Amino acid sequence: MSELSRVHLNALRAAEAVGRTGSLKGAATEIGVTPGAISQHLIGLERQLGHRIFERSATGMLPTPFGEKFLPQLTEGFGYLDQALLAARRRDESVLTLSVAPNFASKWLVPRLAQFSRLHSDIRVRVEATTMLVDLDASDVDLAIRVGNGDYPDVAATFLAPQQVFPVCSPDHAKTLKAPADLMAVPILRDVNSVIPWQVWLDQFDMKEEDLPEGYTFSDGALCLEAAIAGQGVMLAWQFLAQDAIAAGQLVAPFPGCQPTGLAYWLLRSERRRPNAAMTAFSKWLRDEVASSFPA
Amino acid sequence: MSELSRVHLNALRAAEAVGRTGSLKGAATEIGVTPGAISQHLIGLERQLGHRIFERSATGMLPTPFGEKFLPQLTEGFGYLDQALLAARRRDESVLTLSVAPNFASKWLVPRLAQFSRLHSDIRVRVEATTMLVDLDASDVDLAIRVGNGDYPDVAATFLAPQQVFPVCSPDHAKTLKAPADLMAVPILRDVNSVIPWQVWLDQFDMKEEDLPEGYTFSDGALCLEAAIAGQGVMLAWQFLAQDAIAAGQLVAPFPGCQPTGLAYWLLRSERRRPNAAMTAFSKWLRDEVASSFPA
DNA sequence: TTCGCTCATTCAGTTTTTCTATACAATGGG
DNA sequence: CCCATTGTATAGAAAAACTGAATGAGCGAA
Repeated sequence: MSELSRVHLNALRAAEAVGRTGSLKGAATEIGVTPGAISQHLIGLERQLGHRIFERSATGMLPTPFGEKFLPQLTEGFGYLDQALLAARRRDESVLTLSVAPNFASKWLVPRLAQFSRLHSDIRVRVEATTMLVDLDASDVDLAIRVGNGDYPDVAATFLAPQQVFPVCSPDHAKTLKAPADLMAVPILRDVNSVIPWQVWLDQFDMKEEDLPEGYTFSDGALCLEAAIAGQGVMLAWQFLAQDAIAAGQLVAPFPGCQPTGLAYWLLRSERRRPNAAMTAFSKWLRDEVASSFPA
Repeated sequence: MSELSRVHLNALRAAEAVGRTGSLKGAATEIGVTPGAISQHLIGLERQLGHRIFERSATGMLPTPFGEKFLPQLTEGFGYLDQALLAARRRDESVLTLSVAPNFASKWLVPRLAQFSRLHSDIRVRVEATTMLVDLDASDVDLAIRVGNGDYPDVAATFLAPQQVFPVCSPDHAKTLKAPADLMAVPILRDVNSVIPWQVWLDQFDMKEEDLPEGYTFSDGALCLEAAIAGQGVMLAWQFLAQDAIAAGQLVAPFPGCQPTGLAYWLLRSERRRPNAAMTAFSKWLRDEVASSFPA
């Protein structure tokens, strides 16, 4: 591709458009600049090539014999590029790509997706479970669900629900837990990677995290949850993680009330892309689902 | 070609080069910029397309599934453009294109070209006889021969000979011309388009152009020459125009001595193009030919 | 593991390119 | 003959591209 370095690509494009439309004005309109700009490109290109490409006349630009051979090749080449871009732009509207945290996906979203698919059988959903928030502009993710403080620059964020935490354990364990102070007597399940320390919940009872007993430590909230279900201790859970296990009777929340963490769940989409039908449908379904899960 | 307006062509080229070389550094080297520049192009392009094209790793850039489909099309498209430029650049080295004034061509150059062709039978010469000096960078003219003061910006100019003027007439007429004052008694042939007035030659004899007799007026020096040969008067000729007619005995210069016009003949070529073998051969032949025509 | 290496990315500042706006020149049709 | 249209020239403004240095992330060897 060495030859390409010797000319300006935009000048090639200008020449191609002039050749096809037959005039500077036509090319200028197509490319979206003034005829003067096209003229300059053309003159520069002819100088760099050492060939006249067009014969000038008052009625328009007529290709020289050299131009006759040169221009069709440009048209061919730019045609390929245009096709490539066309294909790239044509997203598959029937596929909705979601980016969510792995635990949110497995413990809350995926069990409910079947219902969404019943309502919208034409939309194929693809879930990308990743820890990091992807770049909604650069990736092909349509929507993301994330926990945060709502400060997402250049992203359209819709509030879903406040994040709240509360202890959960197996029904057996719950029998021994009448008051928060009883936590001192049971194994505590800890998630080392959690951003929410027990202290957030303990504060309301003037308790200290250091005073809590030992217990198992896991690298992941889902593992904590499994341990809690298995009756191995008490974990600090949040609503989306524990909701289904509680509904199924596998877990109970021994103490009433939830503690807000100050963070919230947000539905995110690119500010620069217009939502398509699938995105709109999912947004609506999700908000309804959240609302019925956690009535205000 | 509407899609092409939505992205930067240079970014496409950067992506193509990265896809082919597998790394920013490789692409940067090929295009001749820093890796940082390529990186920025790539990020911008991915944002504009809404697709990741490459998976980043410490070892290099690996195309995503989307990139796998996208990049080959770019390579194809740019390949066409590169081919077009390659063909454009490959001038036909066996053809030497000269741009000269029509009279210089017909009266001096063309009669001598046969000799050049005998010496260089592999070089096909094409003579473009035009009045205007063409743009040596933009046209496919290899060499030009022009009269001027040597001030040719951005052009490599080689001095050939000073331009000199002198009266010529048929041998019959010459018999009546013993001294410059005798001009007052013969018809004067004038070239209305000539840039060299009679006055230039008359000055040395303190004569005035207005005092010269009437005679025929022509729109071209070659027509004057024909009239002079036909014995219709005296014309103010210059060496390249009259040389062959004088050598053939058709014309004579009744007065000894030539008058410099202040201008000269120059061999011109583009400063930006390296001369090829044909150009070099012609330059040498031309200078020899001029030297033997007008020994210093 | 820790160091050193190679990558890619980011950022601010600068250079280069590109574009616009305007005036001008040439041409051909009404 | 005039007028509309088209290409060209130029200067200044806007946008893009590029650099160079700092940063961070992954990999392999000591």
